[in-house]
Amino acid sequence: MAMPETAARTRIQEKNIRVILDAALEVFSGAGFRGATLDQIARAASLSKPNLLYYFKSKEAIHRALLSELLDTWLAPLRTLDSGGEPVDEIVRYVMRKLDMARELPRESRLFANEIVQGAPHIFDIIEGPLKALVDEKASLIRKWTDEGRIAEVDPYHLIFSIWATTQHYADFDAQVRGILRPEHDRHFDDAARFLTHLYRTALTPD
Amino acid sequence: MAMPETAARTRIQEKNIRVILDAALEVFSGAGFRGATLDQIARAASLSKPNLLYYFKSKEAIHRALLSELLDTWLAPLRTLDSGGEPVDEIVRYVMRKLDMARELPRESRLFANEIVQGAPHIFDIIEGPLKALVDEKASLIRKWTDEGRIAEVDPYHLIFSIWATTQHYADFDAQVRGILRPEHDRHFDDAARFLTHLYRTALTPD
DNA sequence: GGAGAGTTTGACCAATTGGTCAGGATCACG
DNA sequence: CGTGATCCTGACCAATTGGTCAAACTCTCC
Repeated sequence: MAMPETAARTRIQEKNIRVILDAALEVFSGAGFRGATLDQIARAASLSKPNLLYYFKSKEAIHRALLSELLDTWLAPLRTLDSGGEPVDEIVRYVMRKLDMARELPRESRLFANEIVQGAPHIFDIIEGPLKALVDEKASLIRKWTDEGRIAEVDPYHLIFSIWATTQHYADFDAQVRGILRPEHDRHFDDAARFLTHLYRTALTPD
Repeated sequence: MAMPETAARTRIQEKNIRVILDAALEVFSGAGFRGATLDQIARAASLSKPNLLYYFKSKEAIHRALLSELLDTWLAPLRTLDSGGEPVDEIVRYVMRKLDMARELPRESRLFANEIVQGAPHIFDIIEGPLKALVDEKASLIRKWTDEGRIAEVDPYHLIFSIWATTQHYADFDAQVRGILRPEHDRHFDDAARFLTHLYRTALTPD
């Protein structure tokens, strides 16, 4: 009845699990957990609903698998923030990487946005745990840079929040951005890159 | 059967409509349109479900009434951006007003955030219409300031987007902010104000 | 204090939703 | 090529959901 939990995966399992998670990303990111239905996911995956439930035992299980599959990808840019190199350049490079992700993985961004806006019911433990640990670590690094006078004196936590906010905005609030910047809707990522580079470079360069 | 559409409102209508919209704000902002149920709203309003539908003829009607009631409040700060006064101060003041709103009206912020993240299905016409018009107007004002050399050369649209993003972040992604800044969770708005003041003041002050 | 407007409710309904199940189809492999 | 494991489906189910309706209750105002 249910999929066997043996170690190795069949070719068919490999393919269908991938198809299901991609369909789930499409649907969950556009409607949130509660707004998404198994029928929608099944249709997007071109599978029958009972067949979905053969691979994942519940809607929650699909959601959980999706989030945990994407978490590493999503946090990778922050992990690469490194103590080597010029601090201002390092931070601006991080901003650019995050902006690239908003352009290339908007569904992933909206998946997390939906989850957090609604109180992060399924991932609050991740936020309080591994995410907080990672942010604490990088905040210390930034604090060291401010203490050494290599970047302007700013609160490292709020710096990180502002970078998340400004970059993910282009994925999460895409509908609003497009509604306002109607005509040339593809160059606007370049304009955003220029603006954010100026914003952070001038604000972080020590006097 | 349905509430009479006479011009004047009864004392009872006045009160119950207010109670319903407040309950709806609570529920919609926490769960999004699709995630919210009439039962939840009815419970939050301490009314029976059929009684809700006596005052509003559908779930959509409640949502619509709520959005249109809140729209003016929500856009008020941008409207006050004025050509009088020192440009940098004027923009920083706008940032502070938006940050105050994120602190004092987080439910309203999340209501719009939920709506936009999911593609703005109910308000896309407002975004393309009145909102775009207002933003275009204020973008012209900012452009004038950059042309006159009174603030640094930045793209006015992306400046506005970044202000929305950084300030609303504290309401919309509150769950994440709280998860990461665990201990002193009330002073963090002051820290945010200090950070954002520095960010925009240094980035906008002309060389 | 009574009549008509305005308000509230319990019972009900059809559609949707997440999930189950028995059995049939298909695949891998000796 | 057959047999056991894997894969897939139609039929079904209970719970939830948005919404209706007739009847009862309550308020207002003459």
